[in-house]
Amino acid sequence: MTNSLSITLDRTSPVPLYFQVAQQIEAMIDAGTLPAGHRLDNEIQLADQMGLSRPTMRQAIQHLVDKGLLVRKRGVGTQVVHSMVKRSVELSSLYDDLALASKRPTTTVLNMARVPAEDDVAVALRVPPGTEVVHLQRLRCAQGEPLAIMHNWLPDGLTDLTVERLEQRGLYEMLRAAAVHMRVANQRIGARAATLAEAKLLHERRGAPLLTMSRTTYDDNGRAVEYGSHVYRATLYTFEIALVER
Amino acid sequence: MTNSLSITLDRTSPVPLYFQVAQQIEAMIDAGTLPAGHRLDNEIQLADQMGLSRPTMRQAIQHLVDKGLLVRKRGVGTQVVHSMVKRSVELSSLYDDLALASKRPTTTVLNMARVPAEDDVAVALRVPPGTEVVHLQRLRCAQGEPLAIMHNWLPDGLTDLTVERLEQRGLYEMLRAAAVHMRVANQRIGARAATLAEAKLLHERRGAPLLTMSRTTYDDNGRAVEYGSHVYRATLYTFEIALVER
DNA sequence: GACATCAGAATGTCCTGACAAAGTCTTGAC
DNA sequence: GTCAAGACTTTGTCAGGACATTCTGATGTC
Repeated sequence: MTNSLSITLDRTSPVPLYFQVAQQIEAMIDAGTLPAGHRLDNEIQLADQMGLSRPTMRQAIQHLVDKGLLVRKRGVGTQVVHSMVKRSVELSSLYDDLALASKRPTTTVLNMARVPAEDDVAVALRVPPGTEVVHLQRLRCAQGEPLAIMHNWLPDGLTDLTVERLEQRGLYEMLRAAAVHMRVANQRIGARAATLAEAKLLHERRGAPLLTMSRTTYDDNGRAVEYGSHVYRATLYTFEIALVER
Repeated sequence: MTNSLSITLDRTSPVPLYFQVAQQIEAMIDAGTLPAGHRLDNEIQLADQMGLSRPTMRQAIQHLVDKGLLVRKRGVGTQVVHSMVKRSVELSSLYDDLALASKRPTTTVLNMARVPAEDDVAVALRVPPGTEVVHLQRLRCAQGEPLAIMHNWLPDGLTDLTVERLEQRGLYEMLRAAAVHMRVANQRIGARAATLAEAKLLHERRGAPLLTMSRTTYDDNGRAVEYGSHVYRATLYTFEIALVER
């Protein structure tokens, strides 16, 4: 039961020790080496086994608790969560998600232009109405089938967008490459019926149910760096969210 | 700029010190005493001001960073997040959410029975197919308008459900009162068209877009304690989610 | 046999101390 | 005037220790 974890630490690495530990434990959970319900040794023993202090070991465990992979109970111990919880929705883009799931995502840029901000966009980006912003409209496909229509608005001058790179990399990767540090986002998920134009693009019938998601993303200065308003084919896409009570 | 926070600590209280600090800072942010963008003193000064150690002060700040209220940058400092981010989706029920928003929620129990678990329910609750489980069907209204049809399945013997209390309190409050410690949940949000029966109950037309949410909730032993499959009127309900990059 | 009490085990909280890394700003050289 | 190097500030990481709180299980009593 109290399996001594085989974890190797590299103290010369710039990667924090607690993170090295967390990553390797996560890998073992994914691989099934640590099955659901498995009880870990107590923090002090674990720390001793790896030659770490208890706070560092705690930090590693806490990281995985926050991720929803482990559960701690005072007086009892730490257990691997008994569920195949999907990774929680993270600050990632649809492109990243699809690429990870190896769904062969492709993107077509339908529109890219500088436009004056409409009221809703201006509110979301916290700029005066009418300010010039960059507007993007893209069609995202997975495995050849159209999946989503994506509208994005960005403050002007944030980064140089090119059609080629957008189609090859996705918006979020471009922003990250431009040293934009996205920190918090506010998502709203809803549903509505497809308009005729949307239906044509998505190979659906008019009135077909679509999943809608609008999101405003802020960087670490609190500046809004992106506002997106997307629709997804409900038959092909769902959002998965893991919730952890702390 | 570097405003000395007026925070009172009660060291005799069972409430952890870091939590007392976090709560009071949060209250000041909500009240506007700490406006968006305000820079806090550095951790060491704050800790000194309150007579705390730096780790405790850090824990308080970290708590608020996780909640998306503060942002830290190494070499720079800690700032109040510059956005009116809604509180993130938490392990709460629709009833709680509505009650909080004072939307006068009402519930009608349409069905309550012990039934053998169908395959999908059995998988979600991790019981053998055919096991007796409690099934609930409820209609949730807000301000007199029908809002959602909710199907729930619970393992048998978890708690004594009564129609009256379900209609007055909501399922989650009953579970909490029965000492069920809900810890993690797995949500899936999608959309589909309303069936005829659903349309009638919800005062919508057949084929109208509905928001769907299915959720499995686990307690701190990893046992599945509830599986729910709900549909919401897309015109009346959306999910709000706040994401914080750590 | 059922229930209360107590010891043990594990995490939760809090402390002090130290060094590393990253960002900002000033200083200085060219 | 511009750019780079270095000082300074601030958070990030890590160590080791102490006591509190909570849960489990065993012990003992009625």
